Amino acid sequence: MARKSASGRIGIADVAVKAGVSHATVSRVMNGNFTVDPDIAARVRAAAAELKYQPNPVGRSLALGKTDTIGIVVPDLANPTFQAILRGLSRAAAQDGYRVLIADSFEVSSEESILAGEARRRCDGLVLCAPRMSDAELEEIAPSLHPLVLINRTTSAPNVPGLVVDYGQGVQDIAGHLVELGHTRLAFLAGPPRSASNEMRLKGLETFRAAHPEVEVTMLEGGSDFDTGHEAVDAVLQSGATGILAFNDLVAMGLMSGLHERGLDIPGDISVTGFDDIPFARYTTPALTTAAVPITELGEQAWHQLRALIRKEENETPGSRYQPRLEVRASTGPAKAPRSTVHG
Amino acid sequence: MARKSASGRIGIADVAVKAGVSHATVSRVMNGNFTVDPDIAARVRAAAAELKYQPNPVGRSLALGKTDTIGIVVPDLANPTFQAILRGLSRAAAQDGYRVLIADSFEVSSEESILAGEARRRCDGLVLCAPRMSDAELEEIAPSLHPLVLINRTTSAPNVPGLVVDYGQGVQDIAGHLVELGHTRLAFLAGPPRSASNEMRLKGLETFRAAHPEVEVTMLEGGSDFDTGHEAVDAVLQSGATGILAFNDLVAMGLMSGLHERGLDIPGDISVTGFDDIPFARYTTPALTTAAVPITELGEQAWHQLRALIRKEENETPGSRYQPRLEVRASTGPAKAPRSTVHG
DNA sequence: GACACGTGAGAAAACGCTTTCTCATTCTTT
DNA sequence: AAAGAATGAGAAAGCGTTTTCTCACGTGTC
Repeated sequence: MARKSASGRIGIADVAVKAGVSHATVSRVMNGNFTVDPDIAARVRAAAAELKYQPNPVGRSLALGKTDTIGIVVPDLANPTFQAILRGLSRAAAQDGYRVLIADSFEVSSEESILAGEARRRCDGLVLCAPRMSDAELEEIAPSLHPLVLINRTTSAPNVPGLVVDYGQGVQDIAGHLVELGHTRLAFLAGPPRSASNEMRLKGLETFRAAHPEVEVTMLEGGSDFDTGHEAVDAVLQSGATGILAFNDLVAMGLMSGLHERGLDIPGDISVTGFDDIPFARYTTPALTTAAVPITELGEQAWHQLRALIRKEENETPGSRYQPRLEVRASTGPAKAPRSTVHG
Repeated sequence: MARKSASGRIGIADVAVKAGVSHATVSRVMNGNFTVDPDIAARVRAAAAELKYQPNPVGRSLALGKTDTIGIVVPDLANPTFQAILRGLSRAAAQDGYRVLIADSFEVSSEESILAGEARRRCDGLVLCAPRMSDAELEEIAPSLHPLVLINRTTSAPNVPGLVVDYGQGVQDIAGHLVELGHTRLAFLAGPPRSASNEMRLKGLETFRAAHPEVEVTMLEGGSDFDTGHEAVDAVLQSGATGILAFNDLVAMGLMSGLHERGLDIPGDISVTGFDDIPFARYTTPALTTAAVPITELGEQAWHQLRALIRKEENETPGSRYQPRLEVRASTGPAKAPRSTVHG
């Protein structure tokens, strides 16, 4: 009879009893070890099937020293970028039989390293998206998190590949596109101050400024979401710029929404660009000119790098750099005759 | 000296040696058991801190019979609805110290029950979003998945709460709104054929039809994403309807995009409605009239229900029903003089 | 027909932790 | 001052697997 073990769940012991063999033999059969007599193996399999036995993964994990699970730490699960990374990661990992444990830090970066540590201990490896964590802290915790893959960051700790999007090049491409359209007054609606990707954008803009001294580039404070863009309308108009580089698509959409409310025409009066090319970018009105980042692929690659690390293929952990692709849509157009600043 | 255990990681044994006590005592201290002499406890804590000891969660899980992790099965991580559920679930669970393991079934419903079983075995409970799974299959696997919470479904298996959005009422509200605006010819752009939530919508429309025999309601085949909506333009126009109920916001956005391309004015020529009120719905042009579903809250409630089950508070597992709230925006307007069908 | 050898399965250890059981010590109590 | 109660820590038994170790049995060889 299906004798339940104490826990109430069917365990390897129950199968062993039913098949009249030892635990060890059941384990061997379940793991495809061929040093078992075919007759006995069949008996074991029959018993397992009849009892609907399913090995307990926790026991397995303890014995094998691996969990077949990886973790991902994201600062905000509501952000389409991290959703896309998660999606790519999850899909790729699933193909190799791995699952994904998520840890949302909700932007509280003080908790990030603790969270990362906890997640890591439950998993075989970790993907870390922590754009606001200081370099020092990152470098300090990185070794204890190995195998570890970084998104949009790098660190000097050894064997920690970083998958980074070349945001610097991306903003230069966008700025160049606006200049080609005749814009000479641009404004950058910046992202969160400490964000690593924001700093890359700023560096890119510096390079751009150096190459185009004739173009005026105003820096405006911002953030990373809809509301940020929406609230920035006044600042944008006051800047007198005719070409606006928003930190990302979300901000751009918020900004466009605000500009529409003011009765302005895009791109007639003002051109707006985003960054990321989230799925909705092509469906805004007007469709948003942006820099497309192969973000789902990034998640996929994160898994491949992590897998190499888990398998101890330590030969190469190069990290990689992704080039955004300029996606020209309807939100950018020729500059009108230069507008003057709203006041002064 | 920090004697490494065989595995290379610092274990309870290392701390025990360093503090000159037994494993048991270290465990007691780490778990806040107060039957330990304060001096010894301090010594243990010091040793643990110096060694940076962190208990291995797998060992802990095995001993305690719980993982402090819950699983969620979703059919498609790219769908904003499931992203929102995941977000609400993750946040609520995190507040109680639980983590979330995700299992994306990628719409292959044949794998869903296996996936669910695997996820469940690694976790203390499961949230299942499986809109296309047959009732029979669901009922069969439900007991083995307990503690289990269902999203947008119910089952007759005992103690399986289902959190369901009243899509039927929602479409009736939307249809009613369109009729008030003077529309007499409506079309429903349906969702995936076997989807549970689609069926709820269809039922709601039946009720509506019965109450409004004067209104013509055309049923059109569809799906659940952008492209579905975009591709449905011809069918929609051929139907001659002036008020379109799209399966959800995504479909509505795709449809609006397609209608714009045809040069039609929304809502001047045709009114379009969505469902769900995803974050982007208010930023489309025109802003989308839709039925708002408190979907993040649904994820949150899923955790609360699951938590009650995990804690064996089996007193009540009621499930709950959520009423969508009609959100009238700019994509719906008064019906023009009845249009005739494009052909015939 | 004995001896080495290979094969296959059980016993037991290991994984890292929690917790019960047990016992030595100290504190009460009369 | 002696007996009983209370306290605190170590030994050991789990939790459910995998895997090494060990040994019995059957086969092949000379």
